[in-house]
Amino acid sequence: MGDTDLGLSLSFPHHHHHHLPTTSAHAALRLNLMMPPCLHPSQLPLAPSDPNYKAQAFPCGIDVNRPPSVSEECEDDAGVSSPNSTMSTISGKRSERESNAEDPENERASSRGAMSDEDDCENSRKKLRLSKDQSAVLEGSFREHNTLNPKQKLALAKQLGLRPRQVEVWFQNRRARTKLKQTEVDCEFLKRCYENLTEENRRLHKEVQELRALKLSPHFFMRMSPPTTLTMCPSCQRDSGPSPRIALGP
DNA sequence: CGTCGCGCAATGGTTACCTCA
DNA sequence: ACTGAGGTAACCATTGCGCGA
Repeated sequence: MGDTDLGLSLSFPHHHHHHLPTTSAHAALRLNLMMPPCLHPSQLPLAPSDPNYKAQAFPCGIDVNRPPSVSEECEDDAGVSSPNSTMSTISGKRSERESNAEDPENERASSRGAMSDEDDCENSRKKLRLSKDQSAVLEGSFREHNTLNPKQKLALAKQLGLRPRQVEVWFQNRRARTKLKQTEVDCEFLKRCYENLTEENRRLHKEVQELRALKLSPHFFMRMSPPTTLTMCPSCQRDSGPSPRIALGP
């Protein structure tokens, strides 16, 4: 069950780190593990652990210029407790609708007021836009820990006037966004790696050609100075030891 | 004033783990 | 000790609403 992600996380193996305390440190660790030794930090994209990361990742934030509300108040979240669960045994899983009636901020004189609540409940899900404040609080909480235990969920829900399920969904979606962003970062990183390697490959080929040409010259071996370029790894600047053999001759 | 595209809240399905009979 | 059922909590892909362009 180890959530080690030792490989490049691009692959995003579908290991579910269940019941693991996932933290932002976890994300940072993940990024660190990915980094090959020879890349300069300045080349690296912004890490999720970077304070600026989120701002960068979600520049627009959640745009709510008006207080959201939800007019539907069908069945209450009888369960506060189990968002996801149980429904597998009950028909239609969680068909419960999240009503925000208890949230004063969410009592918008609904623009969609034309429809009756009954209609709402029956066949359409209503969507609310979280207010800026709500988003900010959730964001702050997410920054501290990107998963919630039931207690925290309840507390946050109460604080924000949302349903626990809504808080949970927000965190789920937020994690998905983070992951997507991380994938983009990983892609960018790999792209750069590829470019660097391509460039290095090109350079080495050129060098091989030059050496071949030199070899053909009569006094090559006598005049040859130490082939520093062959003993140093160009990218990481360390001795490459017995370098991979480059066949100079036929 | 439509409509189109995008962001994101919400849904449904799946899986892993835990508890208990 | 083993096993199967039920519950819980995480993940994912997808849906569809809200809203700005």
